[in-house]
This record gives sequence, C-alpha cells and structure tokens, in this order.
Amino acid sequence: MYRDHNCGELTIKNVGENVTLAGWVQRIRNLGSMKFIDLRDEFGITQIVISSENTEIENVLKEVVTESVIQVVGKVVERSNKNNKIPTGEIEIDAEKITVLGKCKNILPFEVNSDKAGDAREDLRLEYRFLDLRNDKLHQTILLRSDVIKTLRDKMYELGFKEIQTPILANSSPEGARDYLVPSRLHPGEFYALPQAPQQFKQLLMVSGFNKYYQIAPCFRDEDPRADRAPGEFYQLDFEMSFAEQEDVLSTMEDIFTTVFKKHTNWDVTKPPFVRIPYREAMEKYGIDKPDLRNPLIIQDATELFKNTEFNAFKGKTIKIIIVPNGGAQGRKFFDNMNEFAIEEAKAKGLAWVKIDENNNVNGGIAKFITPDILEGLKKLGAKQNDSIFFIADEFKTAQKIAGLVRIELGNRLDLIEKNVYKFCFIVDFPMYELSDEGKIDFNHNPFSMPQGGLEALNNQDPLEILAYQYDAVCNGYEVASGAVRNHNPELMVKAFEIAGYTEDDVKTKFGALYNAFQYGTPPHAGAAPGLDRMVMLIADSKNIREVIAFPKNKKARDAMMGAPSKVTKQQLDDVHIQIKDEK
RNA sequence: GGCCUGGUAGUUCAGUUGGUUAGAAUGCUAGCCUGUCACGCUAGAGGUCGACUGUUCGAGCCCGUUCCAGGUCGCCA
Repeated sequence: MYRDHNCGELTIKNVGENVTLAGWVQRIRNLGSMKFIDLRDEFGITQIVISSENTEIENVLKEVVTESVIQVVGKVVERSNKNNKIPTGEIEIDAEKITVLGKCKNILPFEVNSDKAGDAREDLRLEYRFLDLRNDKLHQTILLRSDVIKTLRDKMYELGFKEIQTPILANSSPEGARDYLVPSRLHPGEFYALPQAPQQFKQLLMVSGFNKYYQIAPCFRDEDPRADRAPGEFYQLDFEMSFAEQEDVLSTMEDIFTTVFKKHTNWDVTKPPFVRIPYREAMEKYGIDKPDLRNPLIIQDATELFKNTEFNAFKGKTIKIIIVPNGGAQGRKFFDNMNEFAIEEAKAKGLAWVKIDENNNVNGGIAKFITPDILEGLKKLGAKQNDSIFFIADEFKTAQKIAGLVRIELGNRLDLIEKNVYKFCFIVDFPMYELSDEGKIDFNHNPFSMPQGGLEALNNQDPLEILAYQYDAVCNGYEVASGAVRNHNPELMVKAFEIAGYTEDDVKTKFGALYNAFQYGTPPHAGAAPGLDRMVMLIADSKNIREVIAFPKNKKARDAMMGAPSKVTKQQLDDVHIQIKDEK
C-alpha cells in the first residue's frame, strides 16, 4: 500500500494518527537542522516536517528535488504556526521514514506549480504537457471537463437519449472540410476517412427507430486552427431526435445549456427561452452570425438618410451606423485609433465619425456633411447629446461585415461587455443556398437540412431566398452548437441537390446509404451538435481552446510531445499500398 | 497560403543612437540558519542573443533570406 490518506484530507481531527502519504514534492524549505516539504497530489498539499536528527532521512533527501515523487510515513501533529490558506494548514506530518518512489531531474524545462507557472513558452509547455498538466489551473480545467461530461451524460439520460457509438473508420464525404484519410490494407487504393461528424450515421439510427440518440463524439477535420478551434480533432455532444421539429431541438438545447452552465459556474445564465434571431436580422444588427449579446451596441442602417449627401465617400453606398451612448467623451486619439483598426483589421476604406455635444450640435469628424435633416434622422435612430456616431460606407455585404467588426472592437475598447454572464441566443432561418465565389448556387451550410416550404419552395422560389430549418446556438460570441431539421424525403433531397447542381446519381453515389435508407420509412427527425471543447472553454473562462484539451496539437496540427505526425517504415507503407511521392 | 506579433541564461524578461566583459528575477549548485509555508542571508555555475547572410572599424540592435511559435484572414457541409 502506497498511501492511506491523500494530501488534502488530514486535519486537526487526525492529530496523533500514524499515516502514510505519497505525492509530489512541491517545495522544500531548508532551515538548517529543520526542514519542511510541501507534499502535493491532486487533492491538496500537506506539510511534512523533518525536525529530529535522522541520518536515514537526511541521506534519502539528498536525491529528493522539486517534483520528485516520495512516500512519507509519519505522525500527524498539530502545527505551532498554522497556515490558514490551505485546508490542511493546522497540521503537519512529522516524518519518520521517507522513500523515493519516482526520481526527478534537478533541472525542469520550466517551473511547475510556482507563480511563474503558465508563463513558459507554449511550445515548450506542449512538449512537456505531462508536466504542464501538474499546474493547478490546467489540472483543474481538465477535471472540470470530466465533470461537465458527467453532467451532460446524466442530463441526456434523463431526457431519454441513448448513447450509441458510430464508426471512427468511416467514409470520405464530398462536402465540407478536408478529410483525414486512412489507407486500406485489404483494399488497395481505397481509403477510410475519419468522420467530420457522425452526421449520416445518426440519421440512419433514426431510420432504425432509435427514438433519441446522443454521443460524445470525436470529429476530425483537416483544417487550420483558431484560438477557439482545435486543429485536427474535437468533440461534440452530438444528438438527434425522431419525430422532432425545430422547437423540440431548441428547447432541448436550452435545457442542456442551462443545466451544465448553472451547475459548473457562478455566472448568470440566460433563462429559457433563449431569443431566436433570424440570420438576416443578426447580420443587420450585429454584422455577424454569432453575436455577443453582452455587447449593447447595435448596427443601424442610415443609407436612406444619406441619399442626397455631398460627401463623396458616402455616395451610392450602403451606410451603417453605430451609436455609442456617451461616446462623445472620447478624445481625438480614440477615433483615430478606431479608424486605423477599421482600415487595417476590417479592411474598411475608412471609419467616419461625429460627436453630438451637450447642445445637440454635431462636431468632429465628418460633422460638416451632417445636414440638419440628417441630424434629425440620426436622432430618430436614437442619437442623443454626448453620444458619438460611427459611419461605415461600403457595398451592402461588406458594410455589414465591417460594421460587425467595428461593433466588437468598440465594445472591447470601451469596456462595454457585460461581466460575469453567459448570454445565449439561437440564430435561426439560415439561407438554404448561397452564391459561391464563382457565382454558382451552393449549399450555405448543411445539404441535409430541410428547406422551409418544402418541395413547393424548391420548385417555385428563388433559391437564394429559400430558408432552411437550420440553426446555431451562440453564447458570448462563440458558436456553441449547430443543427437542423433534416431533409428525410428522398424526392425533396434530389430536388435540393439538383438546385445546387448535383444529379440524382450524384446523390446516390455520395450519400448512397442515406438516400437508400430514406426509401424505407423514415421518421421526420432533427438534431444538433453542441461543441464540447467550446462549452468547457466558456465555463472555464478560457481564451484558448488548448487549455481545455489534455493533449492538444499545436497550430501546425503537430503533437509536440509525441512527435506526431511522423514517418513510418517502408514495410508499413507497402502494407497499405502507399508510395511517397516526393520525399525531401 | 496572405498579413501581424514574437524568438536574448533551465524559465520569464530588460537591453538606450550600433560601441568595453550581454543584465535582472526566478530556478539550479554550495555554505549558514529550529517554525517556515513564494522562508531568509551569502557565494557560485549557467549565453552559438532562433539560423544563415550582408552593411560596418565594430551588430543582440540595421538590411536580406530562412526556421519556429502564437494571433488573424483564407478555410472550417
């Protein structure tokens, strides 16, 4: 037996007991003939004291350095000087015997569990991830992730969902992100693909009559990362419900999100029902499809006000404005900096602005172009004395996008973001189709989504006007889930793909299993997939997704600790019929 | 792939206009210390300034190339 207690549980009640503890040496304080050791494990820290002359212990301590693993046998004694900062601070262990269980090199690649921890270069910390994971903050985040997963599983079970595993060695899917391919040994020249999501499998489960399915599902996409997007692989709480409509899925998500966020945080959480914002409205008011509702600023359209303007930069453009309440207090420097941001980061041609002073007069920036009529219009849009107003003039879509970025930046720079709160909303009514860069009609999001209006709409409406039963959940500016009511009608499916330029044969080849299955009695079904990593990231209030993943890959999708990806032997390549094209 | 930022003791960083032997903190090693808890004090070791190249009497600093890392855009049904 290595230990009979952990390092976080002994208190004044245990005084007099003989105990055995084991853990990591967090710090040694050598006061000469007296020494203290902070012994750490996942549960806490217990102080070890070596006070009496003990040559055996002295000899053992010669090879004990910080982060070594030791076992301590001794007696629990009351401290003469107590430490009220830790739960075990009233006692210490008077060591009788110390054994080294795991030696540690005396020079660590970076300092572990000190105030300096977490400051070391990230690539170094990723290379020594096993050490970095000893740091309390990171360690607790990984434990939090475990607890969040338990809460999710309990909730899903309570709601009647059954967890079913779907294949990891799956099929390449032609739409969407780049696949990770796995060469087949038994079938030369053929490949599996790691699933980008269990999309088709979960729909097939609905065809099979499983009422509600869920899975903590690994998803693989070979795309470049972002701060909130892990490279290569990530996890989703993937779920699907039969005989379900959009509202059934949205209310299920409301239940899941409020349960898990309330259980694991102290912040306020939006009370259901979450506001449903149509995609087009989101683009108009926020200039983005994942608005951070903690930011009180909104974008308004002022194109009409400026239709007769003398200001050349505004002529014939869409004009978006953002009114900043009490923004008139900012100095010239602030406006110049915002202009610089708009040009460099948002690729705007410029960012015009004015202030309204306490006498309701306009000044600064483009004040000379603000006629009394325009000012009257701006006031109708909510502009008041002491406000500032920003103007974005560009083509319609670009103006929306730039205004969206300016809105976010103003919120950050002026510290307008509400604190300690999770604000959820749903973005609904995504367009079914969009124009690709080549001007061709393509699926906007998910080709499996049900078009609103059904076959009727597909036959008669302008494709770009057709909306889909496709929705996202958004929290504090992060897309935390995406889902849809699925198109379960094969006839409708063929028509939907036809509009995007695919033939019935294309559908049969690319989505054969699904298309075939739908011929045999398919229940209407809908679902969604909240991103687990992002949920934990929000709950842990972390800015970087690598902090919520135990062994994350770096920006180049490389595992710095394990050295993956790596070269393999010629034999391995021969087995799977692969020849490297161009070995450098 | 584009753009931005960074790379200097084991680690985190400073380094002025280009000018002697590149500094601090922390960690490490040694010594002293019986109540510390980020213990304290003293001393010591520790550097290819990411790499290459150029300009210069002289480069951590300036030019060019390149590598690595992060952020961002493209990308992400």
